Amino acid sequence: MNRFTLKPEPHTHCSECPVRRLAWFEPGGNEAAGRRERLRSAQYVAPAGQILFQEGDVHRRAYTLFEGWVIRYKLLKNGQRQVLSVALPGDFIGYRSDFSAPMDYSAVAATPVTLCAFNERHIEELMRGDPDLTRKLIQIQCHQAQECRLRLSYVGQAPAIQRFAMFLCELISRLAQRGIDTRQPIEIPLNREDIADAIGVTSVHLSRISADLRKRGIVDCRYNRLVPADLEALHRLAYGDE
Amino acid sequence: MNRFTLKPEPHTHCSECPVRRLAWFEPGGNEAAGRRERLRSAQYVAPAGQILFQEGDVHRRAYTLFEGWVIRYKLLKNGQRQVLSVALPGDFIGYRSDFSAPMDYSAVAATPVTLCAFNERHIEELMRGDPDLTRKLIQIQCHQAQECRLRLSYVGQAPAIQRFAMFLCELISRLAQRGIDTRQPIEIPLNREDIADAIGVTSVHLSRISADLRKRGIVDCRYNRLVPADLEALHRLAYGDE
DNA sequence: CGTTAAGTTGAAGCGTCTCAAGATTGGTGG
DNA sequence: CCACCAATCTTGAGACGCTTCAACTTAACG
Repeated sequence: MNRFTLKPEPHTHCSECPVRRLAWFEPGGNEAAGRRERLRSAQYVAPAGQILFQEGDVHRRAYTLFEGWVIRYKLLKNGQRQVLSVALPGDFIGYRSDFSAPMDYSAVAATPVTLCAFNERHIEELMRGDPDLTRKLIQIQCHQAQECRLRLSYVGQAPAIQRFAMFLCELISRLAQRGIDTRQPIEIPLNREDIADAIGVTSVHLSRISADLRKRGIVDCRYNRLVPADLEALHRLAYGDE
Repeated sequence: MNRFTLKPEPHTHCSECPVRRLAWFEPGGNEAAGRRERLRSAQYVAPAGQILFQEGDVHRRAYTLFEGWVIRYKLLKNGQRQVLSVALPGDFIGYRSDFSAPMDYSAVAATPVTLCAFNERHIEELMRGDPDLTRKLIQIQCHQAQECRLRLSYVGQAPAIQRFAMFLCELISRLAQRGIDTRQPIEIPLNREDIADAIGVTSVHLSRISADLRKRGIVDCRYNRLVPADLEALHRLAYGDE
């Protein structure tokens, strides 16, 4: 049963959207956003664990994640999962230049989520009349590609502990962008396996690494909670040239 | 000394370009290409080994690779290199939505190369007047992002031998697109270390894997030459669900 | 044909995985 | 409010894949 359903009224308004500054509709002011809202196809809600779309689907919509966390991933033939990225509010998910082609990855809600949907036709119409939106879309795509290159480089080349540190640094900086105080403990709706699949290790090994970081007084990341102790040390571990 | 120099006359014409069907200028016919050529900033040539741009550079140009092979890579602080992709003729390199931001990766010529350059201003002008080019650029970016996701997934999750098989399959299919007979031996201007850095293993270990594939009668990839023996078996090893 | 760079092979060590047992957490009902 | 349960996480021990270092081989080139 699909519990990925239309959001009950009232829908939120783009002109008052708290994450718009991070999202596709960022260009222009509240007035432009209000005008564009007409071409936002619908808002959807889904519970935690709901698969939003799957690799291989022909899924003719893209989404701005309005609220909650979404995991984007690929499954290999051997059953292994690579988490490609963790999407946070404001992120644009599922866009492709050719919506008649199947999705090349899957997405699952890590928390209950609210999504603003844009279907193929509406995206075309939005871009046709609005060079700012076209430019912003290209910018979003470039940024996502850059993040993917960064992840590829550390998953390919760094030892597991450094990968974990890089993963956490990236997450922390993206949470900070969204106004969260990253010096305080933070609820993280990702389990060991989610993070392990993102950095390309087993959850068992991640446990050991995590214990190591905790004993070194850097971060305590356990049971869906991230307690930062020494963010400078974490950053040094991730990007440092020692 | 920088030996990355303007190509001596005569320049090639976009209207007669053999790789245009794979490139940014694909949309429209020869006539459109001829018109657009005015905004191709210049053609450049560089010898094998020449660095085209480096991570951190503010490099206000993008290139269509006209001839030769280019390696795109990132260096980690610890000195390790992740090869992000191998660019072949027709591929678009170095584009960013914001040319005032530094490059997030580097590029080096693997062979002598010829590049068609587009500077920031010309790209803007090309896109302003030409929705087809804008659409094609988005398509290229989406495709590159998709390839990056695929690589991330196999570098993160597959054992070394499968990664190597996937790398070879991808390369072979892209060469086939360019009209090369991939049932015959092929010259590959990549050394052990280039391939090893692409799939995230050491060149020593890649040697062992490569020897294994050779002994199993699948491919013989040594000394810059790829001799395919059983492409079906290679494909099964890469993507098979056994 | 000799020189040099690149690739191959062997042996030993380390990092990560696997399997399995035990601990911690959050949720549920008594 | 506490006891219990299931899911998740942690920890230990042994195995395996990959790395490192070093010696040897092959290919490319003058």
